[in-house]
Amino acid sequence: MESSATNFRELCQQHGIAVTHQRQVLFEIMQGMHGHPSPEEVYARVKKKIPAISLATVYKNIHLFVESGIFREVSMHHGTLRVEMNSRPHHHMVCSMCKSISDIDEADLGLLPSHQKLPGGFLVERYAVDVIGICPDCQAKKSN
Amino acid sequence: MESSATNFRELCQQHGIAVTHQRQVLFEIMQGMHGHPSPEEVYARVKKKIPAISLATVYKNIHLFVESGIFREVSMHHGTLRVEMNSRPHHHMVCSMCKSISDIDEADLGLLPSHQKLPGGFLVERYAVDVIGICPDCQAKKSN
DNA sequence: TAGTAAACGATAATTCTTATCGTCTGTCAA
DNA sequence: TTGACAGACGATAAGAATTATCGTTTACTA
Ligand SMILES: [Mn+2]
Ligand SMILES: [Mn+2]
Ligand SMILES: [Zn+2]
Ligand SMILES: [Zn+2]
Repeated sequence: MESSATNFRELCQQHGIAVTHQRQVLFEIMQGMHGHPSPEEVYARVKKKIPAISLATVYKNIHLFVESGIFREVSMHHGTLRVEMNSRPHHHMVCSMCKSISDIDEADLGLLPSHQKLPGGFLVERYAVDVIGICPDCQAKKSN
Repeated sequence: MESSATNFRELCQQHGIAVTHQRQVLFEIMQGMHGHPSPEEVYARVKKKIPAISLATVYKNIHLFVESGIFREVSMHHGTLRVEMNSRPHHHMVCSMCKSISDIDEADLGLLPSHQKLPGGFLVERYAVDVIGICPDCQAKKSN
């Protein structure tokens, strides 16, 4: 099949990035993975195909793919430890541009059905909702 | 006022931890903070009261407070970068014991009202729901 | 008030991620 | 096709966040 190769080439053209061997192998291997792999896990797999590849290249390309919208990262806020100081039931609005996090009261969001058990047998304690979007500040900046 | 001091003493007794000066000042300062402070931000404030305090002590006590349920961390998965490999609309079940993350289809979760704009003017792009609870494996381990 | 477990401060170590830099390669126009 | 050049690569140093180590001090209990 060369359909995926052709697709990747087109994908790169759409996003204005060069089609390199490393980038293509990385993309194909990532497409074949499941779950929520870390850069190290991706690196381990790619090294089997390209033993000389650098971990830095893996990081750089994962970021590139995420910025291009080809892949998505699991959490918008995987950075540093943050402590929650709002003891009221609330959720979070996360700006996809500036990454700012602000609170929104549970009541202001139209509530979730609070199942006790989900399919699979997972026992629910609570819901934590990230509303991802554009904060007012970034909306203003964008419309310039 | 010594009411808060008394309360903190009781709180410590409930959780079986010693009442130290550092721990008490840390607690009181954290209670007075808003938003989602980082350990460094907490450290900066506590140092004004206890200049000799160590950053390690701040970290150790924040973790202690979180384990005891006195405070909560903003994100269950703030650790390392993870890439999402499931392109279907879905959310996540996060186990509060083993921290494992598994997917749950949007349809299997009773959907959210998809407002376009929230109070405050935040423009919604999508929702990311963490269902926090106990995974089947940990339920089995717990009931021993 | 003494004995002991826990907590503290200083700081080394670890982990994850990004920056730097010299070399190499893909793109594009001639 | 063939250069010129921007961009990508690999190696590795640097940086940021967090945790571990360890000798000293402190809080709890009897
Ligand atoms: Mn919050
Ligand atoms: Mn997922
Ligand atoms: Zn913003
Ligand atoms: Zn679990």
